[in-house]
Amino acid sequence: MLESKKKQRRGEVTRDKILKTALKLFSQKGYDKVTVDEIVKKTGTSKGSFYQHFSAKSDIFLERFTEVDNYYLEVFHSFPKDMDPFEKLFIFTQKLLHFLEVEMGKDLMKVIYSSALNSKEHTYFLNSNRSLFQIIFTLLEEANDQGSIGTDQSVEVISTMVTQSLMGIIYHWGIHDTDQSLESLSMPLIKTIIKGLKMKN
Amino acid sequence: MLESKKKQRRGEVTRDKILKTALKLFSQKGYDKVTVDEIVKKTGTSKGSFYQHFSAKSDIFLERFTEVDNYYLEVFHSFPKDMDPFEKLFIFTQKLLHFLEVEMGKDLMKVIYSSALNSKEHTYFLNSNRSLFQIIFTLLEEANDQGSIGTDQSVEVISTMVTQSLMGIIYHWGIHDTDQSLESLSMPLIKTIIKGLKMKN
DNA sequence: ATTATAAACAGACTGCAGTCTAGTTAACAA
DNA sequence: TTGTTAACTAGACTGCAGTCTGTTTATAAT
Repeated sequence: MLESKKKQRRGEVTRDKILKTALKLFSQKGYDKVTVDEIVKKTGTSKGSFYQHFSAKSDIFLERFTEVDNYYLEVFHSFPKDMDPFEKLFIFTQKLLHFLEVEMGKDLMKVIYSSALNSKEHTYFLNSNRSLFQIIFTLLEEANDQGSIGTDQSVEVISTMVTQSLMGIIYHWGIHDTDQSLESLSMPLIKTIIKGLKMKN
Repeated sequence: MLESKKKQRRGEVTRDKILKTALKLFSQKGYDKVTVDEIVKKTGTSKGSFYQHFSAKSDIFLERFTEVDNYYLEVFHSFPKDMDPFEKLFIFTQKLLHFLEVEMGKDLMKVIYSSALNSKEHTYFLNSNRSLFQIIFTLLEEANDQGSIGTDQSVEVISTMVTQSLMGIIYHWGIHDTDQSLESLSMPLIKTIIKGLKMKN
């Protein structure tokens, strides 16, 4: 591919090889059946290199998770101006959950959710949540401006509610063995909340 | 203490010493600052004993978590017959969350939530969820029988929604550093869901 | 050219949860 | 009593993530 950039840090190549190899192995055998030693051996590198480029084994999943942000924004911007904000919110959550299930997969999501509980830095997941939070916030603010929200809670508080729900839906799906899609598992709750929010008094 | 029971398996004593010591250490230094080796050393026992009585380090927390079930039932049975089912549900969730925060603590809850994601056996948490689910189910069934539920979803599905929400609230609280109580963090969502459930159409 | 410096890399090493093997003790059975 | 069995205990060992201590290589500075 178009190289000859300028310096072409050789490290990027290594990093990339590790990433690709690891992801392939994870998808073949499952995250915790793969060891870092196996990854570096298959890649022809070393632990030193691995930890030069990633700060933990789970970082590789965190890396993939990066795509989520772009997807969020893409969906967010795809809505027609005049669409009902609650409909936007509903569709947004459905697409989001579909994306997480199909593109990320349960194994990855479990690792993300688990590492957020265990590490104290887990920069990425929390950041990502922050940007998710902001999109939700924006949508709800819009709904609020149109007077569609029948409660006196702040938009901030309502956004938190929606975030909590999404996390609960994903977590619940993560710990249960089920064939139902994440989307279909989420619908009742999301719909109920939206109903509850619309309701006056 | 009144011994001289009959056989008094000596193992029970060891198990108990380990449990007490471990819990004390956990509360002093935090779960992951304490090693199993430290526990057994302080207890004057051995790894062999530890794993004879517990199948993992996190089992010690799982053990404490057992109390939750009793508390669930206690609260559940404490309600006057004629109380509104939704009010029961609301109070139930609030007491439950209060209990988890105050009696169990965030450290413990994080371990529980994390180990449910990682192990494949985690018998207890899922069991406990099942009994939580059943209480919720019973309350919602009661509401449904009284015609207070304005949706055509099955009680099963609605119970799942409530469970998802509770998990989301707890998980969200687990990964965020906040001074707000779990109860107060939960209120908006729980109230909104109840509102959404009551609403006709 | 020569040296300085910092990224990239190698792999030995550490820390810790959990396993395994072998030994000990307590109960009961013959 | 002696043998049998099974719970209990000990602690050495394994597996694996993550660290540490170099060594190599590229680039920039003199």
